[in-house]
Amino acid sequence: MDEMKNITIYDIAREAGVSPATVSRILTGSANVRTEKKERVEELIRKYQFKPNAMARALTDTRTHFIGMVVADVSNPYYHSLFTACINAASRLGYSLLLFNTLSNSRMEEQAVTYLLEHRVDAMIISGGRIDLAQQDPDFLRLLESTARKTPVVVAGRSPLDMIPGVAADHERSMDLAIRHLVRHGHRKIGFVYTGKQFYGTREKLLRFEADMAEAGLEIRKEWLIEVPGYDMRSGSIGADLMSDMKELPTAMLGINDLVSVGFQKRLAEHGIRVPEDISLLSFDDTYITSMTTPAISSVDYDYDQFADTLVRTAINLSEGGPAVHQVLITPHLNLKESCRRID
Amino acid sequence: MDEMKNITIYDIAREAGVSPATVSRILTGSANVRTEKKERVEELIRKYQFKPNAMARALTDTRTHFIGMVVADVSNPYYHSLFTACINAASRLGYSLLLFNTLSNSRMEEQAVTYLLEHRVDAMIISGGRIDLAQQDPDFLRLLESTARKTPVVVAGRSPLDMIPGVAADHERSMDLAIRHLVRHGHRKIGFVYTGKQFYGTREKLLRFEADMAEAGLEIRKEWLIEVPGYDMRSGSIGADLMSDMKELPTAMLGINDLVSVGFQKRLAEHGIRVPEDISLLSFDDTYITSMTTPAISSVDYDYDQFADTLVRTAINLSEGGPAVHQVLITPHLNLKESCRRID
DNA sequence: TTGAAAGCGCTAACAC
DNA sequence: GTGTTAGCGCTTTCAA
Repeated sequence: MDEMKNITIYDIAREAGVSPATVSRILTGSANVRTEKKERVEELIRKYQFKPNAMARALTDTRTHFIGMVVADVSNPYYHSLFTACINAASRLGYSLLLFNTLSNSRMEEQAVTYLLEHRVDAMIISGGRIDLAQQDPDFLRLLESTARKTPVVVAGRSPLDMIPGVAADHERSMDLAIRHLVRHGHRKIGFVYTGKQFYGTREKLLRFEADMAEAGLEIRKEWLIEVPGYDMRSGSIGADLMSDMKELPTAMLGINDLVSVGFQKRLAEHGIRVPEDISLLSFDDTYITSMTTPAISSVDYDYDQFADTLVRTAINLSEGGPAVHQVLITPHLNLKESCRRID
Repeated sequence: MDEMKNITIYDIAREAGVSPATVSRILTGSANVRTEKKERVEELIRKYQFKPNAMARALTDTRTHFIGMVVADVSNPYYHSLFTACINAASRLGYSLLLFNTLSNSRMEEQAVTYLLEHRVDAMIISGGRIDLAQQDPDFLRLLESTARKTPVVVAGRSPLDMIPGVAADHERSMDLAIRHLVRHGHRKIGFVYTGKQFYGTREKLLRFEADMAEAGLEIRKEWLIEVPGYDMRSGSIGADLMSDMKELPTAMLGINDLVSVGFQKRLAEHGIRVPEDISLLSFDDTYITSMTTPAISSVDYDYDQFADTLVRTAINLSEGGPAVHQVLITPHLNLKESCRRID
């Protein structure tokens, strides 16, 4: 398979009777070359299907056109939506993505960062994991800082450091949208199934939930504030089980993310509680899974293409020495489907 | 951010009072170095957080520890499950994955392959797109052949070329499992909503469907063989709309993949046709979305971790000059959930 | 055990 | 326009 040595610009140059530099010029288009020679060289490139060695190029260029992406859980629909959009955005801009899955494990986070540093990525994007902690981990902060000193880092979330830009979903406006919609549709008994109090996203949502409810003159019933163990479907089920014992149900529930909401709704049905007839459900993230259930789940959407585009452009700008924004917020909007109804 | 020049082994060597070669030896562990010097160097590496330039390394090593993966549609749950598992498998083996999304577009397939060739990946894995055509595209075949001559290629599917190993789901056994299960549970009226006749996976399933039905002594009703335009949810809906007009319904339907099945089931419900009470539904691929619906959809599963592991190991073996298997089949099994019932 | 030096494949500065 | 040459940052002989 590999028995024949890799062909180089020297081989091409020799056979074309020109210098390697000329071949290089043709390859990069960095200078004019006489048409006749150019054609001769291009002919040979085609003949041998010659592909210039990107590693050798990167060695002089100092730009690799790699963007590293460190993600907490690639199998989670939220991260999946985000990095899929990032791959596409990067590809449009001539970059490719090196994707790492840390499973929120600190060892793997460090390994990923080390790997990306060694590979001299032009920038890296970090999404999920310790970065999202409300109370920053000092070890992680050190890692982040020493990394950012060498390579531009962009956070998909809240930036924990002045030197690092963050591009984050606007959790407060998200909550505003959700509560406002429910209130407008007559809901006064609203609950929230949530998890991840240690993460700032949840914390912001919880605080804003309280504020929004107060502003609407609504009472928050402790019982309807359901904390579950994780961000997965199973946790949603657990939340639903808790609901089935209640004397009085809220008329609407918020779900911290789509997986939880899906699990919640599914189990609710098993308890004979119908969405939206008995209870309305509103979720956050609006990933593709919300349209798979019956009823389809209304959810607060972050335009993932725009989100990713901002992320990738910020990363590239920074790597080109561009100005550093500190924090960008992605404006959410409500994607209404079938899981909410009007209360009369 | 980048104002200070990247530190190299020369800097380390100078400051430690040793030669660059010695630093290299310590980095790679390729030869013994006196403990005292070793410690001095390691101290400096830590001090400067020195990370050796992987590009420079790759230039001599000839091994990059990159595996390229060319995927038809990263946002599709099937490919998503597969490449997620590949990322994990590769990472366990010390490799990282360069992921490309072609959207089944031939231009992008070529670009991806070119990119991976330029980056001297140790091997590449191709999944979906023209590779899956029943009637091979000669252009693509040429691309594949000239690629495989330079870099090991593994196909996640059926190998179209002797020199290329394929690791594929066993579609025939999958169909056997599905039909056998349904027949055992009393079904005699079985339909199939499918798409992608131009792909060998569908073709194999269709042929086997006929064979299995014949073997069970069952008649295939043309009306229940529903061809839809694509592999997405919308196509599933279209299939369901067709069902709603039928005088007689089958007692069980097969769905070509999970997205189609989910869309099919969802629209069926809207037509007042209940799964599994009115009709049983069995799908192929068993991705995570089958457990999100109510009822959860029974589906033929390919152990994605094993699938990916085989794929990645085959790729690595090949890149190390190991023996080339030609075609491996992944054994399916049936993951029963809630969408099938027994007919009495 | 260690250092000097060549080389990996390319680009870019400099001359012509 | 085009060739020569000197790197880019490592690894790996080859000597010592």
